[in-house]
Amino acid sequence: MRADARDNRARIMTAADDVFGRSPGASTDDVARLAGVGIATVFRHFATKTELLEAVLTLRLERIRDRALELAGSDDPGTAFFEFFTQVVSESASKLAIAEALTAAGAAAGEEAREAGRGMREAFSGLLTAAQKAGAVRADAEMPEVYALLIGASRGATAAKLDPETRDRMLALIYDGLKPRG
Amino acid sequence: MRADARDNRARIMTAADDVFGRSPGASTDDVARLAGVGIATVFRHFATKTELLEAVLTLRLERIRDRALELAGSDDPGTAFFEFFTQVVSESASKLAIAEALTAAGAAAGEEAREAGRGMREAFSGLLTAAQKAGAVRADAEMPEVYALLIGASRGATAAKLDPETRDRMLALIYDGLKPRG
DNA sequence: GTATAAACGGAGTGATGACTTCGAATATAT
DNA sequence: ATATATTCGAAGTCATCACTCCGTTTATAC
Repeated sequence: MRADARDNRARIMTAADDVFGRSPGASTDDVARLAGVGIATVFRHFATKTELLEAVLTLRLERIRDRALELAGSDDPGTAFFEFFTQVVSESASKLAIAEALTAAGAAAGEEAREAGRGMREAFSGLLTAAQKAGAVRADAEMPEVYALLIGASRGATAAKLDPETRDRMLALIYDGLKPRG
Repeated sequence: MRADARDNRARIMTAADDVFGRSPGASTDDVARLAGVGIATVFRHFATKTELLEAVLTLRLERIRDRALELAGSDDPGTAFFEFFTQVVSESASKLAIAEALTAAGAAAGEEAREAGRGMREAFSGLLTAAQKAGAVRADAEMPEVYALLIGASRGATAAKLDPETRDRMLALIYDGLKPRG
């Protein structure tokens, strides 16, 4: 692959991440314009708009998964779990599309993105069970509902455009529900 | 207003509520077809698609507000609060779809819908303070974060397509965080 | 430096969907 | 029953967007 082609591909990905992050309904032309390339170039690298969206989504999911895996090495599983949770939520609040990305991952996404979503959930599940073994999270909370909480908190924070203080107060309420009964 | 016109208007509203509740991206033609009227009739009653969406959204918000006001009369404020919360979350799927359609249509909610939303929030706030006075909800939880939880739970349940059991388990976690510390 | 294969951009194309127009149909007043 | 004012629906218009074609440019191998 020629050097300029690789450059352009990277620029398109970055632009798409930015544009679709701001408004999911944006057009392919918008992406091309921001990337500073012609529209044909976008379609040469990504055969369809869906393919482009999937590539961006996959990248985001993998980034989140990597952070989870990184935190999994921590020697304080409780802190690791809550820190990850908080980080995902606050990132989604600033970057409007992350919540939608999470949804799309579970729902009708292509194989690549679905795989990335699976990896992310697995990493999160690992954090959860470790935190439970350490006694930081109640043992009767299971993955499906805890994951639902994560998505819900993310989407809620984004949709309601919460300021950081309110967001933290909301998270504090959620965490109190997740901690073992005193 | 002629009788057939009023009839059609009602049929269009019902059809729109149904169609947009199912898929936010639906076209005006879809609505007309389900309502059994021509497309021009839809536009005669609602000048733009946005206007139609707003009418439907407003109706839904008012219905929720009425439910809250109804429960406000209860002599068990704690139960009333949690029952309302649960009900909103389980019914949220279609309401959110409509709200999403509205934002997708470009226009943020217009004055009418915004007013309905305000009324709904006020009614919810009343339920909350009553439940707190009755000792069923911790006193240090304030409206913004509790409302954020409501939105988050709704959006999360919808986005993750939770089955009822998981949804209830998620709500149980949230409610544990909202109850006074044991 | 030149050849050539690869990549580029911008002007199309076709489909879709919001909205309009206008002649046909129908409810109500007389 | 008839007049007429109002409503109806099907066939348009126009803008937008995903995607393609093709002549031009540019990186790299020799």
